[in-house]
Amino acid sequence: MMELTRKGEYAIRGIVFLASRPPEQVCLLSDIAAAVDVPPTFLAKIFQQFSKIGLVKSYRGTGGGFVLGRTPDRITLLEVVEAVEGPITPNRCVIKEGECPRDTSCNVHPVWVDVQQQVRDILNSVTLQKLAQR
Amino acid sequence: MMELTRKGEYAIRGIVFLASRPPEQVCLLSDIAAAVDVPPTFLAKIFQQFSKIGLVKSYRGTGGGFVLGRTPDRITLLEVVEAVEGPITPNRCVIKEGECPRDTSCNVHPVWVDVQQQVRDILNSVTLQKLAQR
DNA sequence: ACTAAAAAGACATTATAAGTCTTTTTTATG
DNA sequence: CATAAAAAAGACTTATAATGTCTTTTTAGT
Repeated sequence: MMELTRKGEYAIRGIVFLASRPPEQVCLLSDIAAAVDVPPTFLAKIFQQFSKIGLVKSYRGTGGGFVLGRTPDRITLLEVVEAVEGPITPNRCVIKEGECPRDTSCNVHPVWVDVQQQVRDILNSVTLQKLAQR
Repeated sequence: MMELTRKGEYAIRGIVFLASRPPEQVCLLSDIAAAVDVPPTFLAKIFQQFSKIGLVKSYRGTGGGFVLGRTPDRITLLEVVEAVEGPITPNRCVIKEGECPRDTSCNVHPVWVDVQQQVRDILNSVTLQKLAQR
């Protein structure tokens, strides 16, 4: 359980690759896809999501492609993962206060809150810079 | 992401309810299902899994039903969750050493190992006794 | 104008989750 | 021993989400 989807795995591979390139070099999606062994059309969707929230910058047309939206030391694994997988929610009940009817009486709830917190903390402490270094 | 399935949620509800009952009281599956608001046929499957690994003991025939397989202070949330959801694996690559080809070169791998460890630790520290108390 | 690229949207396929139904086995009891 | 009550087992269905493709549109450089 608690498994990252392939989309998430691909997303990480793709953006880590981008982070490992020289800073201002514009990369073709097709090149990234080939390098990290991901279906190009699928990776395109992923990078569109990245682009919308500024994790990457995209340039269209001839000579276009992608570069990181920020320096790799200022992008965390948490951001990358949540960008494509949505928020870390070990259980539905942690999404919003008072969501589940069992609510106050439920002793399990705080456990999920704890899990969520820990996982977020770990992923948030890892930057693309760290992941891109060899 | 990292979300418990409904099956997992049902599993917890069911066995926590059982843990909240007087120790030697045999409970009907139908009663448990009604109490925790889960489709009885679905809960039956879940309790069959519990039974196989000894988390609960089942009695068939007239007067049959379920009781906990051990005292509630010796059953952890981790066991319950893994019983129905399988092992906690934030990513495929943590399942077995040398599984993924990127392996040694992959800087992300240790992060998943860390996540797995932390989540398991949290769930393992919570007993049914704690969850069943009001 | 033409070409190269990403963006957008619709679509197709596959896998997993969620749930049901029927039959079989076990066991207590009249 | 016959019956009824219960769980076990297996086959099946349906719904939802993951995974991926294809086509068209927009944008930008030459």
